[in-house]
Amino acid sequence: MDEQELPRVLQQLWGIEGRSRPGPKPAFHISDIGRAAVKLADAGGLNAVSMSKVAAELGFTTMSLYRYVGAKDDLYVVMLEQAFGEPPALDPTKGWREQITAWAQTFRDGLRQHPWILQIPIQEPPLSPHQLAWMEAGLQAFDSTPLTPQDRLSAMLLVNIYVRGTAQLTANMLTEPEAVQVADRLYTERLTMLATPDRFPGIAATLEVPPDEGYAGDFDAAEFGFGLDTVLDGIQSRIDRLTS
Amino acid sequence: MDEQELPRVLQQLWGIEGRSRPGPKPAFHISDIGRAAVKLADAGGLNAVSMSKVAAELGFTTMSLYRYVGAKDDLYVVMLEQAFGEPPALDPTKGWREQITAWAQTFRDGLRQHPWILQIPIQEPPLSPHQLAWMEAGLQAFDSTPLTPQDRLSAMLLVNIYVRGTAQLTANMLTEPEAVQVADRLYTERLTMLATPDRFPGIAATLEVPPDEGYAGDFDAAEFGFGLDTVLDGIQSRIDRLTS
DNA sequence: CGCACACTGTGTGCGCTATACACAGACCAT
DNA sequence: ATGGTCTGTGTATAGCGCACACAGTGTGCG
Repeated sequence: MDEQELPRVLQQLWGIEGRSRPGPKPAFHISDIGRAAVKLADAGGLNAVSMSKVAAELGFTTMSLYRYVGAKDDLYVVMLEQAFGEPPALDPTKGWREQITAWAQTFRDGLRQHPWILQIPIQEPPLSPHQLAWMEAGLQAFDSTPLTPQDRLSAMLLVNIYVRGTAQLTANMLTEPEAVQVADRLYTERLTMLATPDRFPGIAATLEVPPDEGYAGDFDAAEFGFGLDTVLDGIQSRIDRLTS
Repeated sequence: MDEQELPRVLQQLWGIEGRSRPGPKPAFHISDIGRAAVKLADAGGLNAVSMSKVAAELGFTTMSLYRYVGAKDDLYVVMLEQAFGEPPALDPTKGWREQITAWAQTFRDGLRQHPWILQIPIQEPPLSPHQLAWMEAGLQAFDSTPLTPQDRLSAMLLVNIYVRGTAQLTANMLTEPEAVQVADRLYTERLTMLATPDRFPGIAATLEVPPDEGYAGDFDAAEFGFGLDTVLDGIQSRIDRLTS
């Protein structure tokens, strides 16, 4: 009930401003910090983001940031809020499957654009505006289904987890496709060397099938859709069990 | 082909020892470092693990560790190897579903015992012995299915991702169950406050159903199994499509 | 209207981190 | 025996998050 309980960062993100108070006006908004931090992270990964670098980007001193965020973790919250942006607008006339697929695709695109998101240690469940908006959008994809609210939550989380998980497999934070190819070939070579058929027959079988394309390492769009379909098939069968 | 290409840490983990050389004998093995680091991480989370603390735990100086691991990332590799241990022995006479469920359960137990695993930034695909053994065990669960090796890999990865993802939701690295309960109640309160039914009807619906049990926050065993079944249903339907 | 005080951004400094580098001693192949 | 190489150590550096004290700013209240 008590709104004061909300951490200050969340208050600011939700626009619950304490009205005019004595003292100098803040020189910028918390979202400016987020923008600068995201810019740095996009360019150089998450460890290119430090309080001093973000401050320098804004033209301020390091310590001034602490007037806006209580700690580094708060900065991460703001960065996530900034990076995610608004969720896609889903077409409620389409089927649930098409809607959640679009949602998942957009989510995936976001993670590819900001791979550092996956490096952020998750400390708390999401409470910021855009994060909740994404949750809401994902839940609404199931509006036309007979699933209970809890089932919808589980289904949405399942898709969420899938997207994050596959992105994590692919995100070596190597943005140049050449580097990815080299890393993949190197990995296949080493795996071939170590996973001998006698001790690791299953892995070896995976390796030997297409001798030249090999383990396609990079989890490309087709593979992503294929796995997603498997997940959605599972949700479908749960729906089927309800309607029968 | 060239075994020398393997990073030194992996060479040591695989027991590919360089034969006897001049100079003093190493005082300990790389696995001792792993053991000490895991002990620290279990006690105080991943940021309780630093080179100096691990060294102190072993009774050596900080810099001595760098004779064994090239950098901090190598330490993570050793820690993972140590923490995972041998995969469970699966009963090949059971069905694939039962086998992969047991695999997933053991994996989940491991993550609950070592929550810091989820905080380790994944830089490279797995190549260490235990990691490959876990992969192999997961693949072999599908031995009795008509799935292709690539499909088995996808299915195993899917289950792997699911376990990791759900563990991440639950792992606030709060080990005391009381703290988890408090955090959950606080989260539900805040969510109720912020996710108003007009703007977030889907989320609100999730919250209002069991007014006293609420969003059960903690992803308990039953919920885990329920979601896992959904994933397995998806795999099952892929199998069905092959056999029809 | 003016003053008090809360709030702003700044500067200094501490303890910690990873790790580069030089060095003294230990040991094995020769 | 001895040369060369590996061991663990000591010292040093650049960077990090953040605590704290401070000077100035501007608003609400008297």
